[in-house]
Amino acid sequence: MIDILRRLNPQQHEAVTSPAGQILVLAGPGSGKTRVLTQRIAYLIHEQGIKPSHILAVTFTNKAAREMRSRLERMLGRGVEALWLGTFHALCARIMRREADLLPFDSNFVIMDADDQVSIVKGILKELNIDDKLHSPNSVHGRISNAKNALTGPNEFSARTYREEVARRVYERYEEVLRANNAVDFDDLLLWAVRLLEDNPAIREKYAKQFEYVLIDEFQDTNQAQYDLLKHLSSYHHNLFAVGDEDQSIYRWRGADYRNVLRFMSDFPKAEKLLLERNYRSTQNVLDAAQAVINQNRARTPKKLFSKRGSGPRVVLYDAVDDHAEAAYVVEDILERIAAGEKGGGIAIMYRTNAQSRLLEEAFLRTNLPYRLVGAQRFYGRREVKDLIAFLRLVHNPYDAVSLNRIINVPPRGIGSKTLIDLNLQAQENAATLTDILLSLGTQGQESPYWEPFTTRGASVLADFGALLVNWREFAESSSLPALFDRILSDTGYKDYTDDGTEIGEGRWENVMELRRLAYEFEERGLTAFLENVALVSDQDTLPDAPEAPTLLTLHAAKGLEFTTVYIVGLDEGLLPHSRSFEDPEEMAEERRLFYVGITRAKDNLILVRAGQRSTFGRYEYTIESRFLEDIPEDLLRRQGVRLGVRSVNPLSQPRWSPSGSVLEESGSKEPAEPRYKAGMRVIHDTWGDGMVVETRVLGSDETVTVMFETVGLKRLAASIAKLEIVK
DNA sequence: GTGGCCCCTGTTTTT
DNA sequence: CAGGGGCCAC
Repeated sequence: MIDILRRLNPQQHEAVTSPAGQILVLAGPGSGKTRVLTQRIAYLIHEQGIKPSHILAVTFTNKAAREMRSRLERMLGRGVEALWLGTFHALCARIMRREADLLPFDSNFVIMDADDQVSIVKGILKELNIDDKLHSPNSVHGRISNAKNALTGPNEFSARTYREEVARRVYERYEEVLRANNAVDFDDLLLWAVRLLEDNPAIREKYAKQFEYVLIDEFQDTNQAQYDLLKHLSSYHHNLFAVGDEDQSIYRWRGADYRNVLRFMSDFPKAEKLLLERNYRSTQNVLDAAQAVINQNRARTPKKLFSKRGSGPRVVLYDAVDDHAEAAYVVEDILERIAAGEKGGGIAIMYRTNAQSRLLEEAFLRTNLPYRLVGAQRFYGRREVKDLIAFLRLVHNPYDAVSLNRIINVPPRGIGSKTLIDLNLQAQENAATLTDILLSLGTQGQESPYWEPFTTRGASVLADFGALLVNWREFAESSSLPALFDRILSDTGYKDYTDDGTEIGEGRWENVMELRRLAYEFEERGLTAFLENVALVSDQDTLPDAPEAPTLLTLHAAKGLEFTTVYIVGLDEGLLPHSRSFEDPEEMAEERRLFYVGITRAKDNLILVRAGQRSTFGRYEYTIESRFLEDIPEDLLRRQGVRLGVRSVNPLSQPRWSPSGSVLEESGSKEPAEPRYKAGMRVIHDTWGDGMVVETRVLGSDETVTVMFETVGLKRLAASIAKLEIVK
């Protein structure tokens, strides 16, 4: 085994070897915080003789947990299976399955994914006769989720407005539905774990006694429930080691509160605070740019990032004509880098929204350059994948009505809306669940008390499906997961259903086969583990360890990673910062942190890219340069690309794709226009309604008008295209 | 009961 | 532009 403390700088060394107690390590990007965490665990086990089973370490992603475990095993030269290491959600699920006796569900509960959660809310809105236009399922669910993360139950839910009252009523019912389905949602994993520990002192003590040392990574992104969990789990030995960086807190919308970092110090007055400022990752230019961006935020612990890697190349700022040119530029630039010997695997392209990946993917496909897209959603969100998972979930937990509803008529087996209404009616009249009726029909057929009320046809199709379910459940008792998977495929004729011979159909079937491969991986661990894994995978978890090809990922997914070359695209107002953050300074500060996280992923090269116009909803609109770019000192930058003034032609008729922006020659020759608008003027736009002119500029033969609209915020328009009516 | 067509709406981020 | 829901014809 290698020397654990080798190659640590004095600050890192101090953190790794800190004595027992509460330690807060504030670590800038690239300062080796994951390393500190890993080595501290190794130190505790090897030097302090702590049993691995007495250590609890919480990471942000499953992937981070996996990597940490294998690194530890390499360092210590032995397995550390007993070490409690994983994400909050995975650890909570583990504790809850063990202690299910004390909870209002069985130990084989299912975990509802985001889609399931919203569709449950949607169903409840319908049931309660609430207009889902006024109260969108998404926003109602968001309120419920926020409440849960703040440990607020439906009874304590404040309902001062009608909107909140609606949310409260849905919340109440939502909980009933989950219980009836023997299900929990993501937030429940945390919520019920906290309740379990709070309501059962003996259980709390059991775990708190076990965990002599508790360690947590990415502490700035913990929410109330997670914070409480940490306090409970460390309430006996009081050894809590937290590592984090306020500047990298990017999950506020999920209830995370970077002020937990401050709370830590006030809750544990004897806590020791350590700072890691030496950056081992980036060049000084990258760090200076990052620093310039983040310094605009208040309420943070000032840190001075420094690097000994030299200043490095300047940050490139590329101004593309439009979003197609943006993607084309990025891919061409990457081709050049690769031709010059750079490794594709060290390159990443980051963006604010997933939708932005599409044009980039298309550009990659055109050049035949391979790429990697990070995103679990891409696979697990597929209809065919969700279908198969629903079958498996139903076998695992037949009371999972969400899954049942999903696949009761998939592939079509004659159970249409009429039969479903009858089925629901029967369930209601007999105070039974749909599953009870199906299983009864499936085992007893015509002898079943439920046979009579249905039409003959209805009863028989339901009985057939019930019989399938019964058989699968029996089969699952004695057979392996892959066998069950194949049995379901053949019993349902799923291949014929998905694979219609078209390319798309084949793609769908390939996805099914990919899931099947995954099922094989879980042959030993079984169905429960498989489903839990499927429910808890994150986007980051899908990132290959050593990708050969450039990686496309969201800024959120980039947290904790590093690349030689980083492109951040879409540096336009409305995208980064996202328009949803315009009204709330807290949200704006978070957008800034998100940008900061992106910048600090870069080791050597940072390329910032924006597009002068961009299609949203299929329509082209002019964009305004991101406000964050103004914060980066000019002497760190190298500006490239085409500054698009304004063209007097319809942007829709422009060529879509052009190599490095040779398009723009056409302005200039026409005579300048007279300005018609001026700042302060009130105007009306066909689509966006009332607005006020903020700025106007004459460029070439046209005039660019920047207008603040009441409905959609800032827009930049070409006067010749947008019909702006002036209000006196 | 199913499948196809048309209209509408809506884009953050994800454990 | 695209995915979902509603409506209509078989």
